[in-house]
Amino acid sequence: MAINITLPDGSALQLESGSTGATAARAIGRRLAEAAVAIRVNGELRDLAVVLADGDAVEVITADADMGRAVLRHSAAHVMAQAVLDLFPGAQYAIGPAIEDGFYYDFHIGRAFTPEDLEAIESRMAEIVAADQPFEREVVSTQRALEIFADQAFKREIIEAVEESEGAAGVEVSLYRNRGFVDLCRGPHLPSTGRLAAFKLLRTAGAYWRGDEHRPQLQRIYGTAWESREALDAYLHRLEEARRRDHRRLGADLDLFSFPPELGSGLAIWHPKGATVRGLMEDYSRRVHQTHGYQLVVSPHVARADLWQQSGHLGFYAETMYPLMELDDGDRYVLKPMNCPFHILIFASRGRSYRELPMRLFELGTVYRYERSGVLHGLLRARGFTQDDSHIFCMESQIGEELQGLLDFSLMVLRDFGFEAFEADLSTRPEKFVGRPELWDRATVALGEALDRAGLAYTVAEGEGAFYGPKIDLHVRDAIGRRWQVTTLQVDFAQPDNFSLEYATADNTRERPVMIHRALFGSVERFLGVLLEHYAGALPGWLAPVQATIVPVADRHHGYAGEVAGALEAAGLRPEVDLADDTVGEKIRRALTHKHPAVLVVGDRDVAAGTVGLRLRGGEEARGVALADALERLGRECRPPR
RNA sequence: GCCGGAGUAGCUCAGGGGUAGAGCAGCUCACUCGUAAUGAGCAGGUCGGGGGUUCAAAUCCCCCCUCCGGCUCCA
Repeated sequence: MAINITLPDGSALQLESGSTGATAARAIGRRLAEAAVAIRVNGELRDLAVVLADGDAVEVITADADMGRAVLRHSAAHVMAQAVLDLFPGAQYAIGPAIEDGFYYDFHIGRAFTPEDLEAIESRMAEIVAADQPFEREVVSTQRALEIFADQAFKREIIEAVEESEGAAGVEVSLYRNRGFVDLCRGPHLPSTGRLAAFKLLRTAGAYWRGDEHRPQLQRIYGTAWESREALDAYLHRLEEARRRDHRRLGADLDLFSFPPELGSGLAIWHPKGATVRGLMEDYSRRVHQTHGYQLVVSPHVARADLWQQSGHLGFYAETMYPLMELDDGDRYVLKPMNCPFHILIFASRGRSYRELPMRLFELGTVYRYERSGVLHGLLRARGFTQDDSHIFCMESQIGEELQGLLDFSLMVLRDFGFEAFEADLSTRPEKFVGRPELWDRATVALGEALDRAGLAYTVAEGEGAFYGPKIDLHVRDAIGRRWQVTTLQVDFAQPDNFSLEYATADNTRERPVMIHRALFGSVERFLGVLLEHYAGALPGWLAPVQATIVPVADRHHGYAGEVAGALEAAGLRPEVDLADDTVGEKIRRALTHKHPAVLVVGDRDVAAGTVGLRLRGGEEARGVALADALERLGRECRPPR
């Protein structure tokens, strides 16, 4: 008896009846069989040991494919759990999935793991890998599974959840066994532990069971696994590269900002160079908003508690707000965590006509949020930060067009700062919500259409929206492929109600406007942090705090260096003259390590000829460049995007 | 907030019961130099803060603060 299977290229392959995925891989090629870790049968990822049926569409998955790596990492998680159970008898094990770039497993051993524990676990894992134990799949009833995991409370909870979701007891679950170790698991897995070529345990962390902070905290071990030693090394190198780009380190090295403990957690002070950069970002932001239909507004940092009561913040957001300030006369004030109530008050300050809509108010508004101490992370998560915040008041009928325009505007801004790859999340109506469902649906559809028309890939986060409206989050990919959330476009059906906002229609009736919140950078601080990591500190010319260092070869060239600096300044550039008592090489090195875009060396020949030695970022170097040419060239390098 | 790790000179780090060390940065002097580190000298720290143990604490113990890695939360 023979069966026929189809391969991804459409070709057919005849195999003996009873053939497995592994057989199929071998039939296609020896090297493929060696690299194979799993197989996709009719779209479903399965073990290589799966028995194929006549007519199956089959795709062999290798270890260097994303799906293959996930299998590899999942198996690595099993091996790690096996090692932990070997070394810590009585350990409880919870869940251990593959994640981006690695895997983790959560355990309860009655204490935390130490670095020595990790080494021991890693050694034990190496032994298990060397033993090349086969992974064997087994399907059992949930009753049987509950017996097998009688002393594993977390596993029992998972099994019970399976029964519940299936609506009946007695359904089946799959297990994977390899020599003495058994885990509840959907699979698939590697054929055997010996296929784990390269792995490393990275760190431990506390993690709540089921991600719920009211439930027990488990000990999580993170690890990474790759298809080869080379791939693992490349990954570890990538981690090192990420560390090198850490904006907190760059902020100190480049003298941009600092977080002195005296100030308080999560609060930055901006040194002259850092203030220059953020000033440039803010100038750009104000400029493009003014030329794209926005009106600039300004609001104070504190406001009466009553305002925050009316906006609902004291009800829903109080935890994240700095505590109330009580004044002598009993009046209570709050430091602002958001700008929206102020913009609403501006809208409400007089009667509004449909002719004024959409009304787009923009502010670089500094807000303060009392974030939980454990979440703070440099500029990326601070307690005081400045939002490039806008609130748009429009008619229901304008939502679609407005969102489209907003998205285009957002992408223009992000591209201006050098980002090229974008991804979006569309968060839809949650179970608890305010507003009319059909309005929600229309807005959600409008958000989706805007994304489609902009050609943006997006994932729908079903039910993840805030109770007051759907939203789009935009993410950028940085130079080393990391994903950062920046822009948020949030539709709001609640605030106009809270403040009874209205406008006069063409028929002279009153209608309630819809509000859209949006921040493009997210926050100026956060966005600058992302930029620093993206550019590894080497900001584009127009954002560099110092655009050119002028290096006099000897003391007698100081005068001419000053003249050159004057010429640059007159051309609107930001030069710095290095008058230090150091060699030329040392001054060059200093300028380069400070990531300045250009170095201008001036010596005897330049003084005589009115030239400079021009060295640009990226290694381009020329001697005897006429000052006018150098100015022209620098002007080009440092021109703002608009 | 929770779990773990760490705080020694401006930065990176060594020292681990017997009155504090290096490199870089800083300052001074010499050198006046053509594209990634010139040399010498000087100065710099109640070892994060408080309490305790001890004849003696940077070192051991307790509490607090800050930072780092996660969890949860989020711009």
